[in-house]
Amino acid sequence: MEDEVDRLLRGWRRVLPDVDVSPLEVLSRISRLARYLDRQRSVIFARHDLEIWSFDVLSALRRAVSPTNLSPGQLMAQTLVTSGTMTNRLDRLEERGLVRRHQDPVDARSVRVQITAAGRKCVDSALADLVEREHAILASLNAEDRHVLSSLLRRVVAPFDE
Amino acid sequence: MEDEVDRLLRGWRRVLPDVDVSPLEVLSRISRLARYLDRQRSVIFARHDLEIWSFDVLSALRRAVSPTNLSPGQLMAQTLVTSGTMTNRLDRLEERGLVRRHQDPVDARSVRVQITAAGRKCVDSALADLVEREHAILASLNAEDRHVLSSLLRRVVAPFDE
DNA sequence: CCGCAATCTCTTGATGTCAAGATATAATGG
DNA sequence: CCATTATATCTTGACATCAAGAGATTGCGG
Repeated sequence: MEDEVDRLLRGWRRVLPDVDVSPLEVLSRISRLARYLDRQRSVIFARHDLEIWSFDVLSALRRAVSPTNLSPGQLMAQTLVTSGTMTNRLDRLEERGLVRRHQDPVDARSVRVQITAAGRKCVDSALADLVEREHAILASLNAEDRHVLSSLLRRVVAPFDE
Repeated sequence: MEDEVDRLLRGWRRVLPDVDVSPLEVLSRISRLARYLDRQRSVIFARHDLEIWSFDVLSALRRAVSPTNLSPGQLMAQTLVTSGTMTNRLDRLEERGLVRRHQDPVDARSVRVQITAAGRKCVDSALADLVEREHAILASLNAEDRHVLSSLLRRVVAPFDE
């Protein structure tokens, strides 16, 4: 079976035969697959009135150990966005009543973001829908394939996660 | 070794133990890695005065069989963007003298986009730099690991590529 | 040969994101 | 105790992207 990346590599090897493009064998597939996954997620989340970015924020809050223990800065670190972006996201989520901002009791510079009951309900149903769809995407791989795949990916990702 | 996705899954399993989040084991790593790769590419391409999107367009043209045989529509299909985006991209690349637009000789609705000598030089040096960096990113995997990884990825991606 | 749907590119308006800077508070060192 | 540096969030301006639609051309069916 041949995919777009096979065609892409054949193209490069024809016009630039001296360049070793083999890393693209792995990394172009990663990028392309991520793009397709984003599209799938957009469709799934739209059914719950969420965007990818709102799910990202709500799910980080949902997983937090303490229900009111995440600051905008911690959310920035987890979601890999800048401060301006996070301010904008929290403004919109707060307007919709999915999160609330409180003053931090010990540091007046900081803020505590809390997910509301409505936010929990929203993100929980979206997650259930998401994993069901993603399970289907991996249907062609058996349990061992999936384990091998995730282990190899972990080794590549880990250095970036520090 | 533990990465961010391991922590993420532990979080979900604590707050929602009834949901089978195992697909995220693979697919969250894909998405996170793609994000890191985009950042790496931004840095690499900046050294050649390119953005990720300009590299995408120029490399599609560079790999094209005939040097003047790609239309904006074909570029849209290869780069997965909309028509408005491609118009904008081609405008900017044309301003910088990296591509040229010609009328299609047989279809007056259509346009032929041609990469210039400057565009070729630019994209060729950026590619060499890119694959060198990406080779380093995969350094922890031996040849067989990389082959296993790319084969598994191909099986997951292929359905999306049709 | 003609009308109408399909195709191709470009335009428009809205949006999410980032980089850089502003503002306010905390912590550190003399 | 004060000055300096670091931290945390928000503001601003610019930009790439998309969705929807406009304008022009092609080609198919009658």
